[in-house]
Amino acid sequence: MRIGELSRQTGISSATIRFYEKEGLLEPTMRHGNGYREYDTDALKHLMAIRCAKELGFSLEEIRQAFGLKEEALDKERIFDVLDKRAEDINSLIERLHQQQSQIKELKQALKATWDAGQCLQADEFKSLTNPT
Amino acid sequence: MRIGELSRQTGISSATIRFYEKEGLLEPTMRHGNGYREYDTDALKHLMAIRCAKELGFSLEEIRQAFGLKEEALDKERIFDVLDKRAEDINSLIERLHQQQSQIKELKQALKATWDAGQCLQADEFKSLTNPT
DNA sequence: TATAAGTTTAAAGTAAACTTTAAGGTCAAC
DNA sequence: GTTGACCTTAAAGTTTACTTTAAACTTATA
Repeated sequence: MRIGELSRQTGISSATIRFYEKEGLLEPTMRHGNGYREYDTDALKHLMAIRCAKELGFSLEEIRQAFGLKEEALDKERIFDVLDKRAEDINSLIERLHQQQSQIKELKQALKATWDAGQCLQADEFKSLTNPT
Repeated sequence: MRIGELSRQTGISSATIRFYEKEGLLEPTMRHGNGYREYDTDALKHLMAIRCAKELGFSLEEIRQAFGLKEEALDKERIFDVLDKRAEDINSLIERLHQQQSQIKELKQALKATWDAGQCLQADEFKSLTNPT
């Protein structure tokens, strides 16, 4: 598919997709003779993963490091390093996401307790139960 | 405590705390005669709740609406909805990341087999490696 | 053939969330 | 009484992440 179709299917503007490419986050599968970008379904999934991570508050820099593109020499020794580093990055990302899940769960419980007690929610009650100081 | 102490205890700069105040996110408990801001432990907890929400990817505008100072409806249902959606998004990203981990593992094994057979790594094999779906 | 819809690039513009700068006032200690 | 660490404000500057603009090229349809 071309950039317009990819834009339609993801809800991300063509300009933004080109911007992501400039920032090293994703590349078209190929270029047509006329210079048009061509994308396959892998690129579509990749772009959706980027959007997902972005919605969760990750910066483009963090996303680029976790699953962006990189020009690397086709060097046997370095390829395993790249793979291992990617696996490591994904692990720390997963760990951070699990922490966020716990935080959300705790926030919900704190909220529910307040609600059930028929009280007015105070902002400081949000964190006081999850992070005693 | 004054702004410097609050800054030290939260790791948020005095300039940022003043910025948050200007944006309607938090206010000092009182002002001294000399104009200095004075904060109590409630303000400290409030600021930590703001930081917590920020780490979860909420914008200052969302935070201001949820527990800012300007009197807006503190809609608990809406906060629950937002938290639930975020938890869902995090789950789908975690799932995606686990798939990437499996793929990396498979690719490593496949590549090792290729190298053990004394073959050369082809460019497209590397591309699928650096561009996981 | 020309009109429209889609694509290309580089570059300028925008909004959010700070961060820094400038010019000064406060206050305990030496 | 001056040094230095603290505080004040307004305003300008910075970074991130786009968004818009401008000028031009491609291709299908009328």
